[in-house]
Formats: sequence, structure tokens, C-alpha cells
Amino acid sequence: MSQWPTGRLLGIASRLVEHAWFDALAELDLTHAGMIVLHLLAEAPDSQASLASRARVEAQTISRTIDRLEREGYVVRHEDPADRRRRLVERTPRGAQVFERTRHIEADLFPEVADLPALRAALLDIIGSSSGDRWTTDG
Amino acid sequence: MSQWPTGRLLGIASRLVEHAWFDALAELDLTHAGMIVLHLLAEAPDSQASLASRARVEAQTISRTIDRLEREGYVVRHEDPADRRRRLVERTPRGAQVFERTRHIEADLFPEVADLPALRAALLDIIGSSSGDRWTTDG
DNA sequence: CCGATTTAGTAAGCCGGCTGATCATTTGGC
DNA sequence: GCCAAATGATCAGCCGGCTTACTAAATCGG
Repeated sequence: MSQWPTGRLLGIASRLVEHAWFDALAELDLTHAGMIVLHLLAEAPDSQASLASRARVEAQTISRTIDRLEREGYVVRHEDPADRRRRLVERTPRGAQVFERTRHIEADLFPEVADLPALRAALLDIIGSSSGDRWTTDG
Repeated sequence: MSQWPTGRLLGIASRLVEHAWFDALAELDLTHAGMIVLHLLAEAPDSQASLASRARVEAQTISRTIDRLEREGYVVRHEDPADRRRRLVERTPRGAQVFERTRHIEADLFPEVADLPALRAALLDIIGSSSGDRWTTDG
């Protein structure tokens, strides 16, 4: 496997890491995608299009993720009076509370690697050079 | 985003990279998952359970991937006379041919990173330490 | 002002992960 | 030899990516 293409290793590593969190998040009635959205809403409410862009995901994907967060009572959608196309998404107190309880998960359950800064730098390289066109607004 | 947890960067980078291949693979009526299976079958036919283990994926996932490869005529399943529970999967000539045409894709379309060896080493670290219990057979 | 274009959100449908359950077959203990 | 346990494959159903296609609302050009 050490001969495999880098992209393939990337995909496998990503799945394995996410899998390691699954149980801990499920106890909070939360998924990884939901946690990301709760994080993005920490500072202020935001529109779905902006959330999608910031999470590097298509709008349709965010839509369903927010459906589930809303079902669990972790966020609410309300219309933006200034632009009636928009629906502003906001964390509920329960959402803020459950997010606080996830803070340790990603950091504590991430496996040890020899050179973490180099890994992060490489990932940011990849994200930077692959985001062109699609999420030019940046985040 | 440079402050985000490493696992989240890993997931985003993985999706962006895979997305970059999508069009090229679609022209060959192939997906990333299918390409991996065709690769694993390069040396010899194999059972589905073994393929799943080698790809670090559950057996149910491989089952559907092979369904699609079979539908495209890239592999065939036939029963193992030695163990009638097993179904040996084998590449067809067309499957071998299309796989050859994918050889360049992963390498050519992978973005440039500052320290590729460090990235690969870190990914292998993660895969090694996260595979415990689930795919102990190794590969 | 009004029609064309853009933007925000959603629906439908596909693929690829996953869990839990089921069925057939093989293996192993007694 | 036989019954229990393990194994190989699949089905059903969920979640989260994606594309394509649609509606409603805002914006822009003439």
C-alpha cells in the first residue's frame, strides 16, 4: 500500500479518521457534517449559501445537513427580511451546548503522526490549489 | 481555516482531490471506487471479502461497487468451486484495458505540495494506526 | 419600467461510505 | 456425525458528497 497513489491514501485516511469519531458524535445525536456547521455558526448566524462556501460543499448538501440539525433542535432557520430569498441559520442554545461538548473529540481522537505541521501545510496546499472556481469567495 | 482541526482539513482535501478526477473518470464510465478495485485485481482474481479488506472498506460497499463494474463489463463474478460461499471477481479484458487508461489520472491531476514524502508518511501513519481491529489482515 | 440574468434554496436521483439483519455455506468442538 | 459458531455475500436503510433541474426573489440593462 505504500506504493499507492497519494490521492488514494488521502481518501482512506480521511474515512478512517472520521469513522473513529462516529460513535462519540452519535451519542450527541450529531454527525461530522453537522458539527462543522455548528462550528461555522459559532460567531454569528449565516445564510446557507455562505455556509456551503465556507465548508467547501455544494448548497444542496448543506441544505440537508441543516434539515437534520433543525430536526434535532440544534439550529433554526428564519427568513432574512432584507432578502427574502435567504434563510438565515442560527444555533439554538441546545446547539451551542452540544457543540461545546464536541470540542475535544476532533483533537483527542486524531491519531499521532510524525510531522503534524507538515501534514497540515500539505493539506492546506491541496485545499488552496483545488478550490479554484468553485469557492472563490474563500473563507 | 488554517486554524481548523486537522481531521476536517483531511476530509475537505480528500473530497476536492477526488472531485478533480471525476470528469476524467466519468469519460471512461468509471468511478474512483471502481478504479481501486480494478487496481486490486491487476495481479489475480480475488474474493470480495479480501478486496474489501484490502481497500479498507466494508464488504457491503465492495458488493455494490462490483455490481457497477460488472454492469459496465469491466469485471465478472464466478463462484469458487472450492468454497461455494465465495464469489471470485476477475477483470475482463475490457476492464484491464480501461484501467490502463486511468494510470495517468491520479498522478497527473494530484496538486503540487511542498513536502510530498512527509504527506505520504503522515497518511500512512494515520492509516496504520486507525486500521486496528477492522482490517487486521493488513495489505 | 420591464424583461433577462443572477442568486438562494430545494428536489430528485446517483454513488459510496456506514450499520444492522439475513441467508447459505463452511468450520470446529464435542 | 451434528449442532453451534464463524464466514462470505447480500439487502435495507441512513448519511453526505455530487449533478441536473426547478422555483422564487433580487438585480441589472435598455
